[in-house]
Amino acid sequence: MGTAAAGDDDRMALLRFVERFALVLREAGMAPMPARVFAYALADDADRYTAGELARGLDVSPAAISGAVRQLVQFGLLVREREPGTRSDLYVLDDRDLWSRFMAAELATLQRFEDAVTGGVDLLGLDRPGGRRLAETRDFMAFLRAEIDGAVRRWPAERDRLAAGRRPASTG
Amino acid sequence: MGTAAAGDDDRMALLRFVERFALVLREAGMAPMPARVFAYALADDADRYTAGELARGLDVSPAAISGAVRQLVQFGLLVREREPGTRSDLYVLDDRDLWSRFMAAELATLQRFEDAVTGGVDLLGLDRPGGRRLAETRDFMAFLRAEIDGAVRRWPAERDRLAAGRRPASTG
DNA sequence: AACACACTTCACACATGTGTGAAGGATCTG
DNA sequence: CAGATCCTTCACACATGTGTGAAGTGTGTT
Repeated sequence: MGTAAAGDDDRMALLRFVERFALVLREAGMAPMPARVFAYALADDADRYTAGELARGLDVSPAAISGAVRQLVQFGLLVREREPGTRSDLYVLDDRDLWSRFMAAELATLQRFEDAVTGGVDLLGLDRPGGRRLAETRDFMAFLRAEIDGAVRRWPAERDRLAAGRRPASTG
Repeated sequence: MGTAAAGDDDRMALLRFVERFALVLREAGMAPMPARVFAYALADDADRYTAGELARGLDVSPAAISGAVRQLVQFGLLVREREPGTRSDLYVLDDRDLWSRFMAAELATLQRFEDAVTGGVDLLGLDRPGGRRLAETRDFMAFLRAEIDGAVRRWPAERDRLAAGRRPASTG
């Protein structure tokens, strides 16, 4: 019986973490249910889930899962797969370059930011204080976007470097 | 009369831009009214505003301004000042290193992100797939945070370089 | 061909958050 | 000291968005 109780504790601890993680994702603009599903898929051990597994794992209604996975698939964080001879879609979180793809979406947001500000610069011109402030804002956004883009491109190499540093014996 | 009509057109165009800009800021997590006030203070020509000027300029109630400026002051995007012998606070958008300060707050969010994920790594350990995914996530967040931090530090110099490039005659 | 199952869609109850209008407090003016 | 003005606070009406339960659709099973 001790084993079962420990398993329940583990699961509760996992769900608490999922809520904590999801809260941060929500602050970053993600909707509540997609945030939960994503956090759960990332933290639990499986690498592919049916909609039903997600619903039971998070203890929410299948209807809530439906909308959440659609948004996550559209966002590119989850991929829908279909095993022949089964009637359930499988949702897989392909962790290969997951965060690079995530950041690509963030960079698009930054681009929209930049576009909006550029419209303001065109409207006001550089002769007025407001226009000059907006121009500096636009320049900063462009600079930041280029820097983040570069960092995201460098990440795969950096990740491999970190992994090599942590497994110094596996060089051959 | 043509002048007055053109002024109205300009003001309407400005307010349209403010709404567009505010929408992007809201997508980035800012509340609607603070987003509008900030966008307006940035884009309009004055560099300091009373609460009443903001209310009239945006055509919203003074009550709405009150909450918005408090949040912006707390956030560090607006500074409250008091001219002696007047009964109105002045809100000034000190544009000196405005975006560096803005990004400092964003970096704090990223730090919370990292902390939440680190908690998950401690919970799950590196022997389970979920734990390993979370560990890579944590490493990415740390990497990205360091990169953005570096970029923000480089920005003042980059800004001056851009300004110098646009005014090549004003070298001495 | 009928059934069973898994997921999706839809309408609704619910919670959350937002801006307005009215009342209250503080500060300068006469 | 009375009056006026400006801002703030509070309660409310409103809109927005969220997750559940029930009905509907498609697919594999018997």
